[in-house]
Amino acid sequence: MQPMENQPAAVHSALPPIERQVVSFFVDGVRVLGLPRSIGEIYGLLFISQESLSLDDLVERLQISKGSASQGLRMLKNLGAVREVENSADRRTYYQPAIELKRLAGGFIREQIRPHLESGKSKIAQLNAAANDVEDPAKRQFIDDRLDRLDAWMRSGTRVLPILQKILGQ
Amino acid sequence: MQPMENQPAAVHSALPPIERQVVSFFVDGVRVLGLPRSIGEIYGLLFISQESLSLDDLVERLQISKGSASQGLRMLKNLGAVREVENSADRRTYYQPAIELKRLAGGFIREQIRPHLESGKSKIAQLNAAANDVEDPAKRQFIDDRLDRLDAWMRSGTRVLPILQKILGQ
DNA sequence: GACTTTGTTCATTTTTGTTTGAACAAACCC
DNA sequence: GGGTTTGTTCAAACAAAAATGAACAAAGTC
Repeated sequence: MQPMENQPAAVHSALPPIERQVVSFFVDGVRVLGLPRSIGEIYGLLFISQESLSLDDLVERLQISKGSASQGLRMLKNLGAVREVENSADRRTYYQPAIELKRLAGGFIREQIRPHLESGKSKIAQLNAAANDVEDPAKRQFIDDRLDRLDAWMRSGTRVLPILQKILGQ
Repeated sequence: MQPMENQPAAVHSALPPIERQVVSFFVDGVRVLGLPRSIGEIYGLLFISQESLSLDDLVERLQISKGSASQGLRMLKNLGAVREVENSADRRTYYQPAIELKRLAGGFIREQIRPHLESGKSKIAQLNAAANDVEDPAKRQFIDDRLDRLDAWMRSGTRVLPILQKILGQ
């Protein structure tokens, strides 16, 4: 048997059960949205923590690297899902979660959905240009029909976003 | 110089430009939805093809494996995004794309979104049970608040789906 | 009933995306 | 100015997801 080592202050401090379950809830949630696991872990822990947490708190409690925490927090800030809190007693930055669904959905739509809709529209424009080179009139007709349909899809998508935000903002 | 080989019928037949661009459009599209690239390739080629295509057609034109084509078609069938067409002259199965946005959105919501909302609700139920073990009344209060909020999010999500489908079905 | 065609399954390989951690920068402190 | 604390960046390691293709099953053909 090995001699007992003196323990360096809770190296493995596991997250308490509630916290663990909420984190896992958000990890699953963000996967559906196509975001990395660490985003769910960080947001989840902030969501269920009464006090704001610093980057170091997140690293320690979630057992993730500083790199992940830093990148994750940046993305969450860009999404408007967390906000920074200055703490006069301490030069660390502390973070709080945005908890209004409206805000979260708005950020996601702005950062993740709108850019794709935009680039989709410009690709359709390119396609319409390329369709001019099609010789066979029947094929040309068919392609134009399909491109029109794509365009209608995009317009539906654009139309639906503000309505979505409105409904989620209640 | 090598003797000329007799060419085995278009081994590398690249997709024509329009087809290529449409496929790439859908590859990007499905990535946003968190679906595999092959799904976008297959659906994209069907979408822009005037005739129905068989599994072998897809393998040959997209240069993907039979395995990918088979699995991709299965998922697309589950999503209601393609339908099978029997061809009397031939014992292969041929496929056509569903092109109404309503149908596509409906399938995606049913297969990909609803199941997650359901499992989310059941996880919240578990969390509410676990919250009973929290001793500290202030903490208990806080956790209950947050769980209530999660529940409200889920209800908003459930509420928004039929409205989404309605708007996209126009 | 042997042979061919069509399509599926699933263990392995490949690709893609995420996390890590060491190096660095910035700001503060004494 | 040297030392410390806080946070960022990015190349490399790693993990997760997707694609491949060989083996197989089912059904048809002669």
